Amino acid sequence: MPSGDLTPAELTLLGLLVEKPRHGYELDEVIDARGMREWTEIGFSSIYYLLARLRDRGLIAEIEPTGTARGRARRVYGPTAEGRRVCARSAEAAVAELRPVFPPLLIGLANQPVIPPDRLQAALARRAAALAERIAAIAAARDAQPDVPDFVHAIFDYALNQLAAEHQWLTAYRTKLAAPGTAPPHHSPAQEGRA
Amino acid sequence: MPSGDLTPAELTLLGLLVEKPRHGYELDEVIDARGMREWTEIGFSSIYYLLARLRDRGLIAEIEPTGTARGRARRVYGPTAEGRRVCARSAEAAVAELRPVFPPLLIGLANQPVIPPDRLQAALARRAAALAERIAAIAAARDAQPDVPDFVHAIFDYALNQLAAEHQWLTAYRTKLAAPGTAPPHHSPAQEGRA
DNA sequence: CGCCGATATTCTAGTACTAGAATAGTCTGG
DNA sequence: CCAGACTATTCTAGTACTAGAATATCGGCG
Repeated sequence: MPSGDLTPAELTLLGLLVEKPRHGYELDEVIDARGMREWTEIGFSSIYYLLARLRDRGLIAEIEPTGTARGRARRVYGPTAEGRRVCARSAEAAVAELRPVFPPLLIGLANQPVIPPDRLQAALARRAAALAERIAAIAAARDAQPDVPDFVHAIFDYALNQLAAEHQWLTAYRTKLAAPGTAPPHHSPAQEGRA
Repeated sequence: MPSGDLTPAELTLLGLLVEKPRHGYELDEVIDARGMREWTEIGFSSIYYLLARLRDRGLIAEIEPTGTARGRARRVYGPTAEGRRVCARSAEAAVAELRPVFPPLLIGLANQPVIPPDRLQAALARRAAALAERIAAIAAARDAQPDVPDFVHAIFDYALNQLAAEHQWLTAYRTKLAAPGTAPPHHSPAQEGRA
């Protein structure tokens, strides 16, 4: 990780702080409230860790706690001038940069021959079902977002688009596998390395 | 990582070894030769590390080096019976399991307001260009694969499908952003946390 | 022989991340 | 004024992964 660049997780938090200064716990709540767990890999346990890193890099700074805290005192962070600059630059780069696609599905597909054909069919069927379910869930979530800026819909739309495309591909592939002449090869257990 | 499950990287290597026993260096070559860097995250420096892990878990075992090696002696690994079982089970799971989609693009999109509108447009344009280029490259790679089993094409087709869908979405989104009434909000620098 | 280039593996020293437990303060009810 | 619930942060002890340098071995060539 070149030190000049932000990881996706760092950019997410920094962006949230540019929007409005917040404290760690609150970040976790916002991430949940906006359904961001769908497009973000941030777990609760990393938030403070990431915050510390951003702070050490001088991209965010602690702000004097305003008003009375309920419960333990909070550390409220806001972006520094440098933080704002880096956030804008990184967001721009994230939008432009293309990354390889490697979902586990591809790895599974690459290992088709070791899966008994009927089990492969079943697994693909389960995937299709999960996909349909998820598409419905995201579509619902998109319309249920109450107080988020409009452009957030674009994110849901993107996810929906990718999922829908996968569903199409899956359907076509399942049909192809089911076709008579096209039985895929299947490796039955053969020789093995000495234990 | 629950110890019963393989990471995508581990599954990839294990699958290659189930196909045919190989040594570390050879794995690297095969991954390259098949264009697997597109759908795999395995760097050269992790191969021996992963191999050691698989070996320690009893999924692969060293096989007596056959014939004469050129250069330093090789350690050739093949799958154990357990390894074959786990490979099949994991491949099946990988095919069925749906994972959240979170490419950096989404994070960038979530931070749209901090990007000056003209730069956002430019970044999206660069993405579109990169996408077109990549689609062409993968299409070419798919047809250029010489000695790989047929089902490998399915993998390229999947990648192509996702990329094409993204391209469509991108085009639509760019048009929408360019439309007159739809100027996105843009946060200009405001107050900042104390340095 | 002694060195080079190719092949192949191992080692060193990190970075990034994570789960979950521990801690700390503040508020409420009894 | 103390027990417990709630809010919030920090600490501990790991796992997974990576880059790149170091090492080992063989064959060939001058």
